[in-house]
Amino acid sequence: MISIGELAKRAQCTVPTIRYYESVGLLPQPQRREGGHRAYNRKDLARLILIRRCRDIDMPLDKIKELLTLEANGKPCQETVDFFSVQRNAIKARIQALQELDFTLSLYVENCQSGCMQNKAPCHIYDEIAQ
Amino acid sequence: MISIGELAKRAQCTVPTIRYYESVGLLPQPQRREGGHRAYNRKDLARLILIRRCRDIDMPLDKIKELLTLEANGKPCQETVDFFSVQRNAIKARIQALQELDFTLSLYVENCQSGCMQNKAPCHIYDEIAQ
DNA sequence: GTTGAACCTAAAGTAACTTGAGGATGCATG
DNA sequence: CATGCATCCTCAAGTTACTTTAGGTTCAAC
Repeated sequence: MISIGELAKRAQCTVPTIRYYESVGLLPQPQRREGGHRAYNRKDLARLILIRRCRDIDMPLDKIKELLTLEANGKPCQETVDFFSVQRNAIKARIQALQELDFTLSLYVENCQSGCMQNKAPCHIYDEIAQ
Repeated sequence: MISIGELAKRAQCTVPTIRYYESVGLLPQPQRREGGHRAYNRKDLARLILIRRCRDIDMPLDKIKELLTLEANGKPCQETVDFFSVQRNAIKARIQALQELDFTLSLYVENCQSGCMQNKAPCHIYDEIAQ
C-alpha cells in the first residue's frame, strides 16, 4: 500500500494529476486509510504508468480509456499487440520529424556562426526560414 | 500577397489557429483587401513557420513571443544561436525518451508474440509494466 | 447573376491539467 | 503528551492553446 505522493513519484507525475485521472474515471477509486488518505497497490501503479506512457506520445485520454477497457475485458493479445504496433509507428514518425527539425536548426546555427557572426553583417536567418 | 487559407496550407496549420495567433499578438495585424479579407506576405509566412516549428517541440507561446521580440529588436546573432542550441538539446532529449519508449513497447509486443499468443495462456503484459 | 467555396467577427466550448482556499491527518521530536 | 510541519483532503476556479459554432459577407467561376 503506497500513498498518493509515493505513487506520483514512481509514475513521474504530480499528485493533482492522479486525483484528476480518478475524477475522469481513468483510475479506479482507490482504497482509503482510516483518516481518508488514498492507498494504492501495485496494480494501480501499473495502470498509471501505462497511462503516462500513452500520454508521452500524446494519446488523448479517451483513447487510453478505450485501451484500458480492452484490457479489462480480457480481449485476446492480438488486439493489444496491434495497438502497441500502431503506437510504435506513431513514435517512429515523431522521431523522424524531430530529427529533421534538429537538422534544420543545425543549418541555422551554422549559417550564423560561419556567416553574419564572422563578418558582422546583418542576420537573415528568419527570412530564410520561409525559403 | 496570399490568403489566410493559402498561408495555413503552407505553414501546415488551420485557419482559426492563424486568427488565434493574431488575437494573442503572436502574428501582426496583416494587410487587408478591399472586402476585408486578410492578405499576407512572405515575411508573415516566415514568422508563422517559425512559430509552428517552435510549437512542434512544445515551446509555450510566451517563450515564442520572447524569441520573436528578440528578433524584432535586432539582437546580435549570438543570442539567436544560443536559443537554437538550447532547443536542439531539448529535441535530442525528446528523441531519446521516444526511442526508449519504443524499445519498451517492442519488448511488450515480443512478449505476447512468443509467449501467450503461442501457448494461449493468459497475458500478463500490463502487470509487467510496473516491473 | 447566382451559387458555392472561402472569408469575416464574436462568443462559447474543449482537453488536460494546474492553482488556490481552507482545513484534516500523520508522524517524528522535545 | 503536544506541537510542528509535511502530506493529505475536497471543491472550485484558472490556464493554455486551440477548436467549434453561429450568423453573416466576399470572391471567383460559370
